[in-house]
Amino acid sequence: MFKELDPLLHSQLRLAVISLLMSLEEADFVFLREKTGATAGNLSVQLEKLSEAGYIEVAKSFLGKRPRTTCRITAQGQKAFEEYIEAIKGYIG
Amino acid sequence: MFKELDPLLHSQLRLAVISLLMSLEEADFVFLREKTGATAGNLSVQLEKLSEAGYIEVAKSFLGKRPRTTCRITAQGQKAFEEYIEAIKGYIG
DNA sequence: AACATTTGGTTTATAATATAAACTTATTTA
DNA sequence: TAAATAAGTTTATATTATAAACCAAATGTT
Repeated sequence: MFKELDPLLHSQLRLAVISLLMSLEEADFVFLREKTGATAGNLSVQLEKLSEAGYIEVAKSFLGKRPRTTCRITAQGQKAFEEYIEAIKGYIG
Repeated sequence: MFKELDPLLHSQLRLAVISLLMSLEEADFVFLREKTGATAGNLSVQLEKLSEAGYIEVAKSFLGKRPRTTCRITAQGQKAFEEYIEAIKGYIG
């Protein structure tokens, strides 16, 4: 009846990030920070967790002289998100 | 775009409890423990939180000689649950 | 040139949370 | 009478989420 809710996704900020990345080829740090309204510190930590889990890929490069952190979702991340949706539906009917 | 997810409901066990109580007139402690698979300790703590928030009402009585804890959702709890559903839909599309 | 401010983050500290383990009190059962 | 079960509660611990503090480089200001 109640499936496990993947704790990596059952977090407001990480869920928002994954949700954004599902519909975007890629998104950079500043974009994610603005869209989610998170603080940079919090976002940094949560991106790191998603990255460690293999749910997203994080690439660091430069745009001109400024650093740029770009994220994209992995196949594993997509699968996890889809499973999360199925699971939470069991709770919200 | 991303609404706040009520932290009281954005918890696997509390969400399961509320979900059950939405479709039941009332439910007792043992029933909730079995349906959710939670430990008694965890359930006790989470029921207390939901109760403090005014999302559920907890009544303690006796069934024969054994104690019996019965829960039912309040109007406030129903409203919070419905709002939670709307909010999470913003994340899962 | 020198100083302050902004940008794009990371690291660290703290407060809140979820959870299980340990405990309590009373009741059956052997 | 002793052991086991029932129905919880309290306490301890480990994990989390989050913001505050920090850092390095670039840009703007006097």
